[in-house]
This record gives sequence, C-alpha cells and structure tokens, in this order.
Amino acid sequence: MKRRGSKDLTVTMRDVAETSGFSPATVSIVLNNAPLARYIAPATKKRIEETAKKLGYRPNAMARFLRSKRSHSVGVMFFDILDPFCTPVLRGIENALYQCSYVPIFADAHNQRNRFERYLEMMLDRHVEGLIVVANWLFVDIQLLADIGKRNIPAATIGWELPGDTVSSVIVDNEAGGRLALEHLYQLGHRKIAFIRGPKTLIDSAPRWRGIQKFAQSAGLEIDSALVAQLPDSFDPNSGFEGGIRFTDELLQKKKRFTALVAFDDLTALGAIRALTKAGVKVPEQCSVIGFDDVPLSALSAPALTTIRQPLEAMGALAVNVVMEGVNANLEKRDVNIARHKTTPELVIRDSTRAASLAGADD
Amino acid sequence: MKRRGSKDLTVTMRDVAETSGFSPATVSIVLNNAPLARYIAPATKKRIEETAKKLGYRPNAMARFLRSKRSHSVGVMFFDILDPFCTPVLRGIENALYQCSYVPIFADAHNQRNRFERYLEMMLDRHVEGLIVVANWLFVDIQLLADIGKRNIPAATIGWELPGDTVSSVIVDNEAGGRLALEHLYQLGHRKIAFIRGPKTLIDSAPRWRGIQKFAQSAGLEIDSALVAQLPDSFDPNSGFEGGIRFTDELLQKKKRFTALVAFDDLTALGAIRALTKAGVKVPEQCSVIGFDDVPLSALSAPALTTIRQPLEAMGALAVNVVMEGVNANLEKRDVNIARHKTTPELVIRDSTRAASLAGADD
DNA sequence: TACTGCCATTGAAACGATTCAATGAAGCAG
DNA sequence: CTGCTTCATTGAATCGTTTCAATGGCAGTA
Repeated sequence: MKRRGSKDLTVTMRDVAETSGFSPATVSIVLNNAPLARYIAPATKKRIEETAKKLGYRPNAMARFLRSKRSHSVGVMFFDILDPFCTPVLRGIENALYQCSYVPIFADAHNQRNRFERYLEMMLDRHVEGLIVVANWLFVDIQLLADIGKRNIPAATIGWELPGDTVSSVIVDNEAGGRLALEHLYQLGHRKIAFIRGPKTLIDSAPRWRGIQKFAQSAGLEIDSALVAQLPDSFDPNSGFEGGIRFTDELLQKKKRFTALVAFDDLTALGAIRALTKAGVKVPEQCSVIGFDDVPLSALSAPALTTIRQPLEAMGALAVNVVMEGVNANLEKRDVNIARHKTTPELVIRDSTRAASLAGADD
Repeated sequence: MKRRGSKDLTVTMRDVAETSGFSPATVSIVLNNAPLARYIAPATKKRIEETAKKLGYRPNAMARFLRSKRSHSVGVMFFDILDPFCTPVLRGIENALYQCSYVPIFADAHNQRNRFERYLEMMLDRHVEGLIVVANWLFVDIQLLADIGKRNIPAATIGWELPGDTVSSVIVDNEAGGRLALEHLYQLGHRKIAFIRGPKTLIDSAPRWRGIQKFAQSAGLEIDSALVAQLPDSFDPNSGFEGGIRFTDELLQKKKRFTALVAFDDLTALGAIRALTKAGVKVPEQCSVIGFDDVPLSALSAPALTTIRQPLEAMGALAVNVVMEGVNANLEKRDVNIARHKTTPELVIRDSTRAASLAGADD
C-alpha cells in the first residue's frame, strides 16, 4: 500500500502521474518545461497540466531543492535593522528578489560579531544561493570573505566595500556627496561653516570629508578647524543623534560664529538642529543645516531636512542584480566577475537650509 | 565509484560514517541526540562527534527538511515595511526567532493583495512551520484564514485581529491607549481639545476613539464635534503625515480655539505639529500634541513627541512565542489553541505636551 | 530487410538525511 | 543449554523531486 492515507492532503507528483496516466518523469519534465519537454506531445502536456491544476498540485520545495541543489533563496543580512538607513534598502532588496521569485532569508546581526557568524552559518546550512550584507558600520573582516569565497556563493555588500576580489559592493559616491553638500551651502552664500565629521572607523567618513575638502579648496573656502568636530565610534544607530546634539553644543560654546553646519548624516543633522533650536538659534533663519543619506524620517522632521540623498532602494535592487548575475554565472559555469558599483548621490533641498544673506543678525 | 570527486568539498553524513567506521544511521542518531542515542556507547558517540567536527561536517538542511518535514523557518509577512511601525516589530520577531534557531522568511506585501497571496503561496511551498503577519491596515479576508487553517500552520497577526478561531493575534489595548492619551492632556489642564481620528477601515481607529470618549464622559469633558477630524482611508504609510497637516490646517481655519490635539498616530501628530508651527502656533507652548505608537522617529522629532507607546518589539516576540507554541503543539499532537493577546500601552511624556495653565494667550 | 535517426516516454538512480524494524552479542534466570 | 531482556548498531525504506540513459515505435533511406 502506497498512499490512500485518507488524511494526507498533500498531493504529490506521483499522484499527478497516476491520475494523468503518465510517469513521474514525464510529469516533472512537463511541469518544469525542462529541455526534454520539446519532445513531449502537446496533448500529453495539456493533460498533465490540467490534472496538476485539478488536483491542486504544488511541488515540494524541499525535495526539489535537495535534488536540484538550488534553494531559490538569498540571505539578507543587516548589521542593525534599527538604523533607519536600512529600511529603504530592505525594501529595494525585497522587491528585486520578488521579481525573480527568490525569497529573502532575513538576518539582523545586532552589530554583534558572533551573531553575524551564527547567521552566516545558518544561511550556508540552508544553501542560500546568494548573500547580501547591508553594513554601514565597518566591522567584519576576512572571515566572511573566506567562508563565502570558498563555497563561491555570490555575495554583495551595500554601503561598504571589502578588499579583495570575491565580494561585490554597492556604495554611494561619498566624495561626490560631500562635495555636493558643501557646494550647496557655498552657493547659498555661507562662508562660516561648521562640520561634524563621521566616526573614524566608519568607511564613509573619510571620502565624504575628502569631497568637502576638495570643494573648499577649489572654491577658495577656508575650513576653520575650530569649527570641525568628529563623532566617536559607536554601534548604537542613534548615537549620531546624540552626537549631533553634543558636538553642536560644544561648537556653540566656543562662541565661534557659523551660519551653516554640515552634518555627517541625517541623524547627526537632526541632533544638531535640536541643539541649535534649544540654544535659541533658529534653523534655517540663523543657521542652515544639511545632512546626508535622506533616511525616511528626514522628510518628516521639523524643519524638513535638506540632505544628500543616497538612492537606497535602488542600491538594494542593484545588489540583488549583482548577486543574481553571479548565481546565473555559476549556473552556466561561466566565470563570476565581481562588480563594484558607486551610485550617484543627489542633493535634496528642503527647509533646513537657506541663503546666508537672509540669515538674521548672528551670534 | 561513489565519491572521490576530488573537487566536491561538501562533506556528507556518509563521509562521517565511513571515516568514523560506523553506519550513517548511527551517525544520525548521535549527531541529533535522537531517542535511540541512549543506547549508543559513549566511546562511539565521542568518536563520531570528533570525526564530524574534524571533517567539518554540516548537515544538509534540505535533506533533513525533506525527511523530517520540518523547515525550521517561519514566514514573516509585512503589509508595508516602510511603515515605521514595522521596524521595531521586525526586530522583536527576528530576535525571538533567533533564540529558537528559526529563520525568518521575509515578505512585504506592499499593501497589495495579489502580492500578499503570492508570498503566501511561496511560503506554503516552502513549508514554513509558522506564519506571522504584521498588518496595521485591514485588508485581507477569509482567504488567508482558509489557506492557513486547512494546513494547520500556526499563525499569528500583529496589530490586527481576525475573526474566527484559527489565527492568534497580538494587539495593543487601543481603548486603554485612547483613554491614556486624553487623560494626560486633561490632567495638564486642557479642556479645549481637538482630535484627528483614524481612518474608518483601520481596525485601531474605533477602539482608540472609544477610549477617548469613555474618558471624556467619566471626566465630564465635552468633545466639541467641530474639533474632530477624521483621516481618510489610504494605503500610503505616510498618508498620516499629510493628513495631519491637512486636517490641522482645516481645524485652524475654523478659528475655533483649542489648546491641545490628540492625533491618531505619531505620523499624524508630526503632521499636525508641522501645520501648527507653520501657522505660527508654538508646540507645546500654545498647543500640546500627543501621538500614538511611539515609532522610532518620535523620539527624534522636534519637539520630541509625547505619545502612547505600543511595546512593538515585545509584541513581535510575543507573536513568535505564540506561533512556536503552536508548532510544538502540532509536533506533540496536542491540540493547538489560539491566543489573543492584548498588550498594555504606556504614556511616554516628551516635549510636545505642556500644562494648559502655562499655555500662552490664545487665538 | 536492415539500419539509422527521431520522437515520446519512462525506469531507476540519485540528492542527503531520518527512522523503524531487525540483528547480533551479552548477561542472566531457570 | 534454552529462552528472555537489554544493549549497541545497522540495513534498508522513505521523503518528493530531477535527470540520465534506455526503450520501443515509427518513418525514411539504402
């Protein structure tokens, strides 16, 4: 006795085969439209497809994966999903994967190395076909590279680059962004400008600052080092906000005049605005503030934040494309060549910046 | 010829068996600590475990799932991940699943019914052991219930209740929250209070309003219907913000005096604040505003938002517990009884509310 | 008639685990 | 010495597919 276990309501491929009068092999070939399907008689195809539909047959993904060694899933690892940076990226990834009928296996490392490794293991065990790592904080070393590279699973990082040639990456052109930010303020007539630089270990910090410096130089603008602060390293995604408050306070206490402030990112900018407002400095009337990233809440803050936009959703989608390209290359035994994408940042003007000439009497 | 395919670096259970000198059966029993492991000699166990480790054996999840019919994964479906409500919930779910070594399969319906159904199908195909649906917008009907109920996959909804007795739910006590909000303003001395109610189709709207009404009645407070607005139905998660602006504008145009405003949720509150500020009404000096949810950005807004907090992260974790309870019940052939949790909201006082007596001269 | 090639279909071997019934070896009572 | 337990291990079936090589029928060519 094979089936007939009355209560078992899962209909298997064998069921379809038996009811349609063909063999499981034929059913498989037809339903997957495998190469051999060229030879199958149209009538047969039709009968099989109909019975499959009639019985409500759904292939068992696990059996299929086991045999074909394709899991149709991609690991998606975040370093800290609470960082507002991540949500649009997640959306972009999810959407792109959905287009390919791939499923995301979601993981959040909570900025903890062991958690990251544990998840990595779980994903490898599940034979994800690709891996996407969203990391704004520099953190992981060569180990990831080794694990992933060896099993040649196509991988891509977002917001972060890895040395070596085994992992693709999608990042924004931070230098261009830094330039854009300062250029905007400069064109508004600001000359006394304060800066809050990013944490040293954060990979974005240096290029953004470089962009700023380069523009300053080319415009003949002098950067007053007394007006430059730097955020400390931290894993708390809200630390930028606190830092923005703290360093703006310090800046204000120096009694050095400035009419504009470039913040490392949006959260920092929001903190800066909070501090300025509390100190009685009106934004943007008395001081312009510009952020970086354009995280979702920046449009909602008061005043709405002028910022340098990263195309976060598009970056998520791009990473998926890169990974899927790798998957297909593997499949067709082609060589996988990794990609390094640098997306273009965009100035988004809202209400936190204003022309310097209109800025009220200062101090 | 069996193995020795030189390049195949996956080590299988058979490899462990051969190298350790025992049979695959024994290896399986030892490595899973199956019931029969009681009878296995300690020396054998040790040898097997050691060779497994030495060879770097990792069980093939798919083979395991196929045979054992357990996927160790849970579907996690959001109606719109861009809603800031979702992020902390996701974190809570992820964290709780991680504790059980379960993996979340992430899906985002984008508020689209067909997308929801498609994802549901994908999850069923993958034999997720449980399902969690995070929905703030009422949307899906009996179909979900049928699909899930029939295959008796334990399911739980967050932020939303389903009729019937097949799906568990975790929601906040909206009525208590509504009461809390109004009570706070009342105790601050506010008597002329405006309200922006939630969209009709949204399940939270009615109970929150009921809580408000009940408190008003018990306190002898009169609700001026001219000061009550209602958000329209919409799927855009940011519509609350726009709505907050629009209806506050309308309220202001009526020239009816009010010293406080209860917004349906935080985004609405932020919109209201934006509109008030633009109209020259200072928050909280001239008008207090209270929100609902305590989404992450509420702490960062200017002024920081006083709100009714939903324990979002805890709710996510709770849903996981409920589902895992169901999974275990199924496993032990026990009856699965669904749960309906109602969590307690909490007043979070920040900077957007202030005592009415201190409110400046009005109009 | 025999050989070749194409068409349509299928048998059976994987894929890598889990699990149950079976086996053999001891230990012990009668 | 036989029969019964308990202990330690294993053979073989199974989960539901995919896929390769094989099969037999049929038409066309020599």
